[in-house]
Amino acid sequence: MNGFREAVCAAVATVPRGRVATYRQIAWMVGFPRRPRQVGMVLKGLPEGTDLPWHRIVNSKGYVPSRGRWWGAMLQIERLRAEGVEVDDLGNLDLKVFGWDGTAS
DNA sequence: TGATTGACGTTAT
DNA sequence: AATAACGCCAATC
Repeated sequence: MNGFREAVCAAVATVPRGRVATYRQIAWMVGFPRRPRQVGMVLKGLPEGTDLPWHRIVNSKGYVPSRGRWWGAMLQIERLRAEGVEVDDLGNLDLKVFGWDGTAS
């Protein structure tokens, strides 16, 4: 069965509200530091009714990838804002502030 | 069935 | 310092 998706699911669920994590961070958590792309692929295939805060996952640049689906990115940005994360219309946020290390509260 | 792309990251130039 | 190319594994065409 698929464990990778489950692992990513658990890792994303570990991210607290008002905080964002990078793909590399998630990949490292699940034990696959060499598969940041697959993490994105899993999130891409997530259902709309998912309970996972996939919108908290951003790239190392601290910005929402969205790769063309700006509309979806906008929704994601709105969601992050609703959680207290300060994001601009470009999807850029301050990883230095909202970036979750997994060790600090 | 094989080849290409992909919510990215890292290393080299 | 910034830009370019490469690498990883899986899913999709």
